[in-house]
Amino acid sequence: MNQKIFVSAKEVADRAGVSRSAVSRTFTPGASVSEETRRRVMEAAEALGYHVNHLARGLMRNESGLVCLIVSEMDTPYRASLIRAISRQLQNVSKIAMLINTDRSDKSVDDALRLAISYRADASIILSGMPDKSISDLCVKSGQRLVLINRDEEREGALMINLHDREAARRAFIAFQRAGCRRLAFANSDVGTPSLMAREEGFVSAAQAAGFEVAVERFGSTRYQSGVVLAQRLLTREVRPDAIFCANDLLACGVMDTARHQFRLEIPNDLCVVGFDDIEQASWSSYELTTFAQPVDRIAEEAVSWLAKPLYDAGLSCKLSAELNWRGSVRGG
Amino acid sequence: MNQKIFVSAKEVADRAGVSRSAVSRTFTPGASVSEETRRRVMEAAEALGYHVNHLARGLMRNESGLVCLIVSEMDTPYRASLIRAISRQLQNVSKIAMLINTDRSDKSVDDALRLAISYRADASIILSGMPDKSISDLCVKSGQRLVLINRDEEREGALMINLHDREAARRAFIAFQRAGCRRLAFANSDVGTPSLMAREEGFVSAAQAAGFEVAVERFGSTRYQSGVVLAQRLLTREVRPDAIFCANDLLACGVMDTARHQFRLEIPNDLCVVGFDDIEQASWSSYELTTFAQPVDRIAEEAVSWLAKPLYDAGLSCKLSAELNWRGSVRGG
DNA sequence: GAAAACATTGCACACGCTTGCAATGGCGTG
DNA sequence: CACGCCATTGCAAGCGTGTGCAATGTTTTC
Repeated sequence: MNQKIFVSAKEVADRAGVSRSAVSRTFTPGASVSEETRRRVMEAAEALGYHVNHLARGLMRNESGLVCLIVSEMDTPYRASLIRAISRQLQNVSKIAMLINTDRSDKSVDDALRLAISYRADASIILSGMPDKSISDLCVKSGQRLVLINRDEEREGALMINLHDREAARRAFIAFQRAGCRRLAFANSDVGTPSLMAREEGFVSAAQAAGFEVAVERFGSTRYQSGVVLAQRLLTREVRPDAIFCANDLLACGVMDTARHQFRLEIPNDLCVVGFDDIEQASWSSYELTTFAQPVDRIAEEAVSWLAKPLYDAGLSCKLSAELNWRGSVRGG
Repeated sequence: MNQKIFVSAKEVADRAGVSRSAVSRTFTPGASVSEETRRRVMEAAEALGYHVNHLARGLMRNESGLVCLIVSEMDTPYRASLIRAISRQLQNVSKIAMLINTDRSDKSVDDALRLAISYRADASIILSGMPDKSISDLCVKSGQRLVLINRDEEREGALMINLHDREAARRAFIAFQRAGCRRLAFANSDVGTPSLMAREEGFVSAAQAAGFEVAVERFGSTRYQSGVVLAQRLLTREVRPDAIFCANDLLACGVMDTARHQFRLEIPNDLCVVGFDDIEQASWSSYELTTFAQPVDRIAEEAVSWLAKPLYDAGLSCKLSAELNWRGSVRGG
């Protein structure tokens, strides 16, 4: 398309009066170059504005330095902070994040993965959706790393990072119990992601084990507006809940706002709420939401450090726990 | 590092019984291939899991398809939604976003731009900070496109997308005036980004032109916590403001929460608030924030479509206006 | 002082792709 | 049948690197 004219190693070599190899070696850590040549090369490079062509280098080294981040709804607070954490970690190890937007369809995840292959990405990190087995197998077979975050379903050779969702959900129940809540509810989206379902099941089963019923409602996406609808449904039930565990914080915000402004309930007096993710808004004084913190930095660290390690025989599974952040949305913290 | 073994065009060619060129042409739109060969090539490619190597293609075509997004604090709602909009638009034209995190330092922006050059990115889009002139000149001279969003300072050959900040600020003043507010204030961060300063100056000068003084306070970043501090400072002044225009929505959220919960003020009765950006939280019922909407989709469209156009002689300047979204935080909408 | 070890350097090939060029063969026209 | 046109195809050069190998010059060792 538009002519690009970048300066190449040859030009630098000519100007510095050395061979092209010398230039290449100057920019290759650990290669053998005399102090004198290096100086002259650097000088010429500086003057000409030379930068090693990472495309060509990637071609030779068979290592592009690119890592593909596959994610939907990336403007959501939790996703955004995870993306940030990961891309930072990647930069620390001199890799760089390629961002691919998907919609919820698994087809679009497949396409994203194909793109990752085309760019010979060193790895792909999947935050949303689930690729077809055939295509993810191709990735692994080709030597591309695969990381699945909160994706539960298994993929051979991939690193799976998950949280102890059920365990957290059980603790949510305990929190409600200590607060003296008796009419429990769970607010979920209806997208049915494994981790969301695990939270639901964990909560319900913990409650049932203690002899409590749970009013479960599922609707829409995991965004604020769905929380509004969920609150309307739950709070107009014959037995009005006095405790709602929300599948994530955005839902919780919608639930809290609706409970307060539409149903005139006081939190935590009339209603206790617990969320999941610990997005920034959870700490805002309008919410003071008690919630489980996703260890985003830890997740990012775990993912990126695995990329540097030599590949073990098979895929790894990494289970992290979510810490409960006590705030004002539950009585008696 | 780890051996990657991707299948190459040669292997596909061998299997299909054609030349390497035929394979290449099959995957090059508009190239001359017979229906029969194309079929055979596609069949072989499918069977082997072949994907064109974009690194090599980029090397030949001198067009990588990569576009570098340079941004700090990308977990912030406005930034996140802008990144999403841009990366989507890019995908529409078969380009792909590389994400680079910077801190506030201009040095880190320089490094990011160097990286963009190394990867022979087709373009760089800068959302935060400002690169050194020498390095941005190198980009332009090398034929790499440069887009500056809300960056005011000029760079030759770059596309600059800005909002009519002063104009918007003037309208904020008018809104307050119509609401009968008399003690005006402006809450700003102290990072001093041109667009933020333009909002401040526009507001102050519009007010002064009508005979009003404005209490200006600057502190910290553009995040919620700074809004908290700003509210504390402004609302403890001898003349307590009855209207605060905030440089962005996050500040506004902090201001509103603090006004309500710490100072027991009612919004909009005791205090009117206007923000900027129209992040999702602005529409949440805890805030109902009247705010200027950044036309993120429009910005993304403008930026990406410019990348497709042939390069005109010089840099372009694109000024968009921010629409005022009336909600409940100002009396008498 | 001779031999051996070592550091440095250039050559040339490889990486996987695109594309200009020429060769091939099929086809319609006169 | 001769001719020219056209679609298709393969050859080979080139994109900007990294790196093994051999050659060169320098230092160390005995």
